[in-house]
Amino acid sequence: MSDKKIENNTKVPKTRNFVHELVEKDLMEGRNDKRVHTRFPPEPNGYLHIGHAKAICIDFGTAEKFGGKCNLRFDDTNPSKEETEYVDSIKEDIKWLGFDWEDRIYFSSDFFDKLSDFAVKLIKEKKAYVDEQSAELISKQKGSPTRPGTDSPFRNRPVEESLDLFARMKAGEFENGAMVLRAKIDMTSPNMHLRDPLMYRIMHAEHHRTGNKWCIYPMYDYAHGQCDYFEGITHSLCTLEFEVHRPLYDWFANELADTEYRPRQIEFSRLNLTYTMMSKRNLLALVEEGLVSGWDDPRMPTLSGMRRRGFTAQSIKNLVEKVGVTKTKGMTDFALLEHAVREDLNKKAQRLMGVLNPLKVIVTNFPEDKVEMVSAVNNHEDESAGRREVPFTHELYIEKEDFMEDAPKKYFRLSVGREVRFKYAYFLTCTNVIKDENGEIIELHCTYDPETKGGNSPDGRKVKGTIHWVSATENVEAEVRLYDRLFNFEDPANEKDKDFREMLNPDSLKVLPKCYIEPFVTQMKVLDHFQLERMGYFNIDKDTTANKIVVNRTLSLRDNWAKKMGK
RNA sequence: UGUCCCAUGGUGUAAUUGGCAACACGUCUGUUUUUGGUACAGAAGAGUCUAGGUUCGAGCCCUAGUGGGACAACCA
Repeated sequence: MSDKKIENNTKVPKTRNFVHELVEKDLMEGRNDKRVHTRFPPEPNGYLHIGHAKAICIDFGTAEKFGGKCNLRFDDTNPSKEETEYVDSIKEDIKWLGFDWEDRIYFSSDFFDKLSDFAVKLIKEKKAYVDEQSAELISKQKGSPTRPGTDSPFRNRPVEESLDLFARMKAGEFENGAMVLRAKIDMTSPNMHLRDPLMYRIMHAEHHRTGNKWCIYPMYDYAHGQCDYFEGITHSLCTLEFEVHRPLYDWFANELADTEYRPRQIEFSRLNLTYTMMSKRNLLALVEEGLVSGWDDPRMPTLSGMRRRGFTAQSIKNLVEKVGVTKTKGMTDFALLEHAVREDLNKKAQRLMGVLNPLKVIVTNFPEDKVEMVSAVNNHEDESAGRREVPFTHELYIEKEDFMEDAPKKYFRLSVGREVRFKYAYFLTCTNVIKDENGEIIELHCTYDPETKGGNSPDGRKVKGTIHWVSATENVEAEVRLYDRLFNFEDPANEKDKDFREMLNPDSLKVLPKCYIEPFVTQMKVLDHFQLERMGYFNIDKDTTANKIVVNRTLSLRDNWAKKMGK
């Protein structure tokens, strides 16, 4: 009753995309008993990256939208590249993103027997044959996209022969590459994938799940669609490069099906991010060559890297939502991701004060042995986060860049003779600059106004600037790691004549070994997010030990001042 | 000498065929501010790749062209 009213009066912008429209149409037409069942099918040969996150959101999200289910399926048909380590990391990353496959976890290898049986059926129907030619010859006979292929001499061999050879392939009688099983379709098709595609190859290799049980393994085109079928998938969502595979997908499905049910492949465009390289091959090389510290290096576009860096699962999901689902190839600005992260963290992050590039300040009129606690707000965006106490002492640290000797009048920070607010504490005025023999500033002398405790003056006096600070005696030392883009090129994958190693940004990691953070930071656990006021969002790195805190800067705050100065 | 896919501000997307195009990011102004953050207010920026066609009317439909992309792994 009132529900309808709400529906009519509130404009809830439905997030609809072309995939949803196609699914809706299928539902209206009553296809597949009006079921919606999707799957996320990673190959366990690497860590998931932000591009996979898009697919995960679309696969699980589409199912959720239509009250359906989404399976997790490991597409493990090539034992030479796949490992259990990857299976584990993939599961962890999907969970972290907040999706749940419940008990529906599958492996293509679960279906090896069924796949093999179905292959035998196709042989018997004269729709598949064993080809004993070399890979080179087969490839040559396939022709080119503009020239038709020619038939293999084995194409029309007797069924019995193929049956026998396939059985012996399976039994391990032949060496790798000795022969393959091919589907008999059309060597002159304008679609290369229909020119008698390979279904099985011989590969004597240990599989991470089936061990040495098999020495023939199904190819992607043969395995994928059939696994979709076995799992009851209705909508097989994948990226654009599989578009040309769809006729083959449908061909196999029609051969296998004995009911009206048909899975359907729908393709969408991948996610590309500026200054980011998404190819698994190159990511693997970065890891193996030690160009980064591992798959979870905070500069990596992997989900584990981004998680370690401090990006939140919510922000990644929000990014995917903002980017949308289309078939147009695009390049998403990294700034959109940054915005999503800041938007999320701004609401959630505990505020702390910390100094990255310390400059000592002596408060000459503050007692040397006194520790005065001042009250600070934990999160201005969240009243319920409460307040905490921060120690103020005779010696403090401020940020080097918060002091300037000959400051322009638009500079709102500390300078000789100027008064600024030390956030949550007092107004301080700089009286003296102490330099070493090289003229380097090593220390500032300031006086504080005891009347301004908390950061306001009873006489209504205003100050233009507010800066953060940390006690030089009551603090926690930390190593802070600052990150910048890993690549210097906006679209590294598109620089065909450059090796990706040449495109690496030499300044992508900057380590500040000695930073000072207020004592409250000790309450933070690994991966906990916080904001160092004015300096950005940070989290605790897993390299943290009992006697050394290591902190990552996830992202700086937006900085209009720096922008202005940069001009 | 092929088949298929795509084409809307800088970027990513939106627009039951019918009010010379909306939103987000980014950019720029201003207001507020104990973060030069946030929030708020506002501005600039496209006439929808091109040419035809259908229509009273086209970003949406049709045709051709142009540009970009995918396809010739015993990878997925």
